[in-house]
Amino acid sequence: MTRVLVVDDDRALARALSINLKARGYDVDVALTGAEALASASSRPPDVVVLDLGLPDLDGLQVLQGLRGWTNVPVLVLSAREEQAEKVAALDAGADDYVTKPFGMDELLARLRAAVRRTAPTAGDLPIVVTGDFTVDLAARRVTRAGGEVRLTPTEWHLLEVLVRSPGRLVAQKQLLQEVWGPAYETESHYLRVYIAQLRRKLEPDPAHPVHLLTEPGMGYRFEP
Amino acid sequence: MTRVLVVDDDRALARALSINLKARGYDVDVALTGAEALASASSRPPDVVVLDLGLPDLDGLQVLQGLRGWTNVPVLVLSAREEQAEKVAALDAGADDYVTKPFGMDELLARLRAAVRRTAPTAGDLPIVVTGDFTVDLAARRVTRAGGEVRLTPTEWHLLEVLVRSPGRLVAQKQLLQEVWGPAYETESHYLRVYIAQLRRKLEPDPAHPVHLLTEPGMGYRFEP
DNA sequence: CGGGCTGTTGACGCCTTCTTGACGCGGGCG
DNA sequence: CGCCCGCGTCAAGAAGGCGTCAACAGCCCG
Repeated sequence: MTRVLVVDDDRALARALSINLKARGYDVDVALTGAEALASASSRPPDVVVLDLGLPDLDGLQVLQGLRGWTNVPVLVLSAREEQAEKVAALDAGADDYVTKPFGMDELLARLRAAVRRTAPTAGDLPIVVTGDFTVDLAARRVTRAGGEVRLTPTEWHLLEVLVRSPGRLVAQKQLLQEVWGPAYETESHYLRVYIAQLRRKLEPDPAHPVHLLTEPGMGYRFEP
Repeated sequence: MTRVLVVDDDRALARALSINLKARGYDVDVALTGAEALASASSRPPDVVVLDLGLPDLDGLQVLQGLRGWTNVPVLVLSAREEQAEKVAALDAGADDYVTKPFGMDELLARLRAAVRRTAPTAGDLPIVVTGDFTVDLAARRVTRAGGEVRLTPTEWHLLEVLVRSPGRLVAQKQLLQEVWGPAYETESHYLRVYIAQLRRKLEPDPAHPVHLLTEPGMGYRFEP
């Protein structure tokens, strides 16, 4: 879930924002002062910050600098002031967007989505799955075994990928066939036997007695790390 | 140098933007129509796009979608319309910022700097890639091998660049074709075979047995340092 | 105007991959 | 005890991907 840190001393506004964000499935932290904001951000790092520049203790820009010292989390600045110089200062201090009050909630949410979306590619890297006998790197599409690299055909890779994405979980034959070959092949369970056998030959230490690619007779297959 | 693509049918505004940007050291391309914009973006990929929604031929959002089909370049949208729904639509279609006309030049430039700054970490952290047989200097657009310089055609360079930017990672055929030739060439895998062969001839010690530009049959290609 | 470079397209042989069929094994069930 | 179904294995044909060579058109440059 995406975590938003709302920094605003106007309790009514903070509350309104919080309610709107939570209703849309965000996880929300609220800070009423700059100091609180910095503390909250370091103890529970947010995915995006909504920062009002008019705070009672610190200047909003100081909060921004405090954040930028250690994180690149996107910061969306709120302010009642419209002067260009103000906006330029905030943006050049590291803000990702600048919205003047009063603002429309829909627009703010859209800008927030845009800010979160931009950081998505860096945050969403795929894991590397390791077993005692081989390693699957989902992002690089590479499988290594005992130091060497294992060559997989497209179908073999696709099948392995589906299994590895649900480690320890049983994946039904229907589901495997649908995801790898398409909905029309739901019943061609023979394909599975052939390709599972090939994967075992390439990955299992003893293909006749698999320990990672297990058969659940009548149901499907399970990848065990 | 940072390249900006300005898309606006208002010649006066486009000129004003262009002058201001050039004065600040940007490299500027101007497109007066949507079609022109898409063509320019694919032939000379910009680092950031300033896109006016009111174009004579295509809807601005269509241009945005056309870009988003194959690139994540930041897009700053200009519009005379202030309605929230308009802003939300543009932002959710992939725009990174939305500025309503009339706007202050200083603010626009600050927002542009912010947009460019965000993508900086991904673009500018891999200047030189070295392998046992050749060296690729991404910043200088230069490839050297055994002391001498290797001459690459624009297409060869573009292809090599995409591969080298993901060292060790498999890059799918679709992705290569989209990034080098454009979204319309998704299926022309023959191009890949021809150009990969040319790169191997110029860069690999033994083109028949490549060690750096590897084929993953049915899936794509992989650059191995 | 001519020549070279670049990108595009076609033909062809080789090889991998996919698909399909046949067969043996083993466990559950009548 | 025998039968049947699901599973694993092997093998062979078909299809399509890949690498290579070569020809052609457009373009810039001299």
